Amino acid sequence: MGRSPCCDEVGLKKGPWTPEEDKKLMEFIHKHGHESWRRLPKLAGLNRCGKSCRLRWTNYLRPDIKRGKFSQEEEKLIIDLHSVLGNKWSAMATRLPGRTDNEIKNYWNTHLRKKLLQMGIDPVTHRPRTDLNLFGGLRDLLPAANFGNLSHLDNALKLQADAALLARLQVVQNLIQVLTNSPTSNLDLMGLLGSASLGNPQLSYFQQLSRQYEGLINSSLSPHGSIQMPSSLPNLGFQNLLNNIQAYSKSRLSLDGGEVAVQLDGVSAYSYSFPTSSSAPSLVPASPEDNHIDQMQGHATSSNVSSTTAPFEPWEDLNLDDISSDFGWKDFLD
DNA sequence: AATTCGGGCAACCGCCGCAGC
DNA sequence: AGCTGCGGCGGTTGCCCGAAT
Repeated sequence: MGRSPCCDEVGLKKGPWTPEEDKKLMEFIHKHGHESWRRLPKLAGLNRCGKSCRLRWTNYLRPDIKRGKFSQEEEKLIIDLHSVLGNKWSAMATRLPGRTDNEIKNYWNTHLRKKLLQMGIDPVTHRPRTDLNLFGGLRDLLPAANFGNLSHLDNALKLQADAALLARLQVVQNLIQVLTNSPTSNLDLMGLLGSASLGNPQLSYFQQLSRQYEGLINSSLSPHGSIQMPSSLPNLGFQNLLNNIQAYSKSRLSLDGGEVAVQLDGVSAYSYSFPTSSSAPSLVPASPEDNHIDQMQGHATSSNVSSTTAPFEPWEDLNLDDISSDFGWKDFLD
């Protein structure tokens, strides 16, 4: 079945090329070109298979190959191209003069892939990671706040509070990511959003998920029960949650229209109307007299203009100092 | 100074698509 | 239509070298 591999011939050399072999190959190609890689090795006096010669030429000896580190521009271009083309290294190479597909592939696998992972971006989908392994980092982070590891109680308390806050931020971030990036996940988001209320019993899975995370955080922070947690969430964090719910619901409902209402503490905070795919969604504050809702409405209204299509960037403007919202964590989770 | 370990990268391998017969 | 030859592609391997122990 099929043909035999070109390198099946016994006695052909493999492995790294010597300077002498390089010289022979270059001289031959400069004189005669490379019409037939199959015949080239014999004609050039090389004990290699044609494939090996071609690879050596295209990946190393070609005169137009650029050497040295990838520039920031090249790096960005590779990431952009990868988000569109996927692992089409040769197609990417045509857009990067002087770079070979092999070089780009290696650079992606050894540098860029890791870089994206460290930034919390899935290198395959180029979207924020939704897998719960993100919480693995939490396990490493939180034990540092344990009393036993520190001599100064004040520092320990501060660290622990910071860790708790960080932990909450990560929980919210991941919930947002689940909401915004997993339309095919176990979460019945269509049902969730279609039911037009965040205080709806259909949120049970969401709540269950949240409790699991809270349990993880509590057990990580204190082996003897739950700790005193700050009662507020960063305002921008929650505002971003709203933005993303809005953007997500818009993307899911814009085709046939619909309405999404958001309730806080049992009080209707917002409703988003998407009558048709062509008309712009409207944002209506349900209880403008409420202070924290007023505050959030300001953010949400401004973002409403910009929240058009995915991908979302929920944390790009997160300000850790802005912890002014009196929206309760427990209320959010429960 | 010797050894181990891990990252980076060149090269290989296997498969695919296309063209010619 | 099926076979063969070939170039090309993407995944993987394994060597080399520098850092860490």
